[in-house]
Amino acid sequence: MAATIRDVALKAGVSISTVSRVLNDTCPVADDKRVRVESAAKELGYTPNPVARSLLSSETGGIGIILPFVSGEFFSEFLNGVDQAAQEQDFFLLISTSHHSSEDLKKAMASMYRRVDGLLVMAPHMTTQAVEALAPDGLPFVFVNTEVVSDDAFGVTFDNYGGMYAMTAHLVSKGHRRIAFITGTENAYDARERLRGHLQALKDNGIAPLDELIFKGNYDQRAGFEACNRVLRLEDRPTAVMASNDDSAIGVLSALRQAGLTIPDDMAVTGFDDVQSAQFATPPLSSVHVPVRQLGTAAIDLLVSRLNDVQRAPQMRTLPVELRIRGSSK
Amino acid sequence: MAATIRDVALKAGVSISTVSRVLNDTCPVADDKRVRVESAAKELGYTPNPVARSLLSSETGGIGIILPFVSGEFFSEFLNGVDQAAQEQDFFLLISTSHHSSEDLKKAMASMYRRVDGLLVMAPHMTTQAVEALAPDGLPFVFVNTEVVSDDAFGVTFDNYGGMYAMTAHLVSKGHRRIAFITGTENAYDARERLRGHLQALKDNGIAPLDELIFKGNYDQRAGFEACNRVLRLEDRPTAVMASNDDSAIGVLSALRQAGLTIPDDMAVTGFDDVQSAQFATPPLSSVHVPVRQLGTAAIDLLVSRLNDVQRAPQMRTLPVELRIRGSSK
DNA sequence: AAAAATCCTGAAAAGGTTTTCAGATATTAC
DNA sequence: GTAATATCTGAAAACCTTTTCAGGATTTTT
Repeated sequence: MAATIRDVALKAGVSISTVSRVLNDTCPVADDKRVRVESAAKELGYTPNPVARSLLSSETGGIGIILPFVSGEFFSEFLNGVDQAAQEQDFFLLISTSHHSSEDLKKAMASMYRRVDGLLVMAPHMTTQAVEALAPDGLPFVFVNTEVVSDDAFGVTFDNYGGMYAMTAHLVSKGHRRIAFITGTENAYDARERLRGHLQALKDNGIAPLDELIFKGNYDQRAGFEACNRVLRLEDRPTAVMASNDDSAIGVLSALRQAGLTIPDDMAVTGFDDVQSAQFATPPLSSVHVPVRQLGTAAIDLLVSRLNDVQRAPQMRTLPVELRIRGSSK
Repeated sequence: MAATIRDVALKAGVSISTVSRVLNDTCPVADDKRVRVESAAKELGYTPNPVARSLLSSETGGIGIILPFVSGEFFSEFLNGVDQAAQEQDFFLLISTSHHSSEDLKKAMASMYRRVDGLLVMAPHMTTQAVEALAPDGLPFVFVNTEVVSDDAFGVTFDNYGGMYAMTAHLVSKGHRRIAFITGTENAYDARERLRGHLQALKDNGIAPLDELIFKGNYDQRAGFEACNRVLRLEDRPTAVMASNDDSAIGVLSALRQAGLTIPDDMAVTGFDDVQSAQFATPPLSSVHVPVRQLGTAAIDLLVSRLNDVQRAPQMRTLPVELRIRGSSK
């Protein structure tokens, strides 16, 4: 059995209060007792039981992360940022993924209740309000990449709309007029925003958006591949395909190459996210660079600052994105 | 403040013991009290405090996952499997990544002590014994993809050696004699095993391994790209490049294409892992399929069975891999 | 030298649950 | 009708800390 504070007290010949005081350095203690306690603790290999601690303080030192799913490079990179920031701030991380229905989400949040001090939630299929309604109360939130409807939410997101707007404008400036667009996951906030940016850019450039040029996707490579094959069956073939993320775009590249088309001459292609694969695609993929890792660190930092200061004013932060034009759309 | 068991007892007009008995269905309770307790609990929205529970039982319902780093599709997929299995078994997940030094690892394990019931450790740079030596005792382990030295370890791995052996044999059977090999992360268990499989297959086919054909990599795309450029500077150019994983192989494809070579005619290329990107590379990448998701579920299942049965005999499980030959090496 | 202040220390309560123990009530057996 | 059993219930201990409270010892002030 692991040593308890009582064992240390016994060995050092002092009361448990004194042990606690020495270990937490919370009150002055006579030097001789201090050293006796310290050596006793060391000899016994004593570590305070975090469970007992948090029963008393009702703080846990943990942060929960709730994600809709994890796939591809985007999430690895995001988790990287989250974990780094959490370690720096001395929080441990609980993680739970694959929440699509609000039932799932509710269950996940309930299972984290009192095991964490706060929650990082990515719920692209819901609004911040809807999520908060499901949560056990008193649990502070920070939202990532989630639609905000109230004005008192904490969150970090990035400029989905502006990024796709800029990329569309780029293609138009290269002379493209007939542009196919492959959407992301249906009903997802970021996917909607990206589509909205695209459509607005078309309009602002005097191009009428056409339904027949919008193709359903779901952010993965296979979906991009299949959607692109549908694009190629159009009578009047577009000169460019915009995918809603890099994974889809890689599927698009694959389909185009199989069809014997050259990129970007026969067809320009663009992605979104700028994961590492975009740079090493053939040809290198034009994409919208998203600071994914920073998205993770910023979210943790915001949550921690909220935990440390209950008065902290709500903040919605939108990280800027950046066009990275490469060979696939030159 | 959230309701406690005392509030429920008060409201139902019974003792807290009775409430506990009703909620855990642990002893017979008179029907009238039972319904009173149930409705009181419901009205107050009572949920037992898991902290208080685990202080008493010293069980947490949690599993810790310790990873060296997370990057690329491999880890997303692995986490997917882990999370799914954990949810099915009603465990929550603590995660901690980026542990390279044993100091890091020790700290991570210490911070999980008593917050989890068991640990899933992926430590390709260490042996199972070395990890166990750093751990607070009494914490059950399951190792993933880690070198085993003792015969009482629990773990799941996959056939790194055999996969690369088979892939090398495949290339030899296609007539390749001069094959460049790009290694994975230095000193990592899986990287060493893959190299070993490659070298053994060469020997078994009467080909002498050459040092000049082994190039240092680290599993990422850029490393593959750069290593491939070094390959291309060889006077006597190889006819094939084997990368230690798919990410590196994608970097290789990119470098070869930039150099104007056609694949597989000028140069065959192979990967390892068979992540989704392998299928959608151009040309589609020959790879060794690893059941990554299953790796995650198998590890959790093994750990849970160990937690449920202290007598459980140690088990090292090696999942089979499978050659997937595609256009890059035909 | 007495009073006041300072410093250190231990006992005990608190946090929320589960479980043991023993008591009370109701039921069965003779 | 009494004794023995079965059934249900509550009080209290236990899990391991931190923190409050009050007491004792020492030092400082007058």
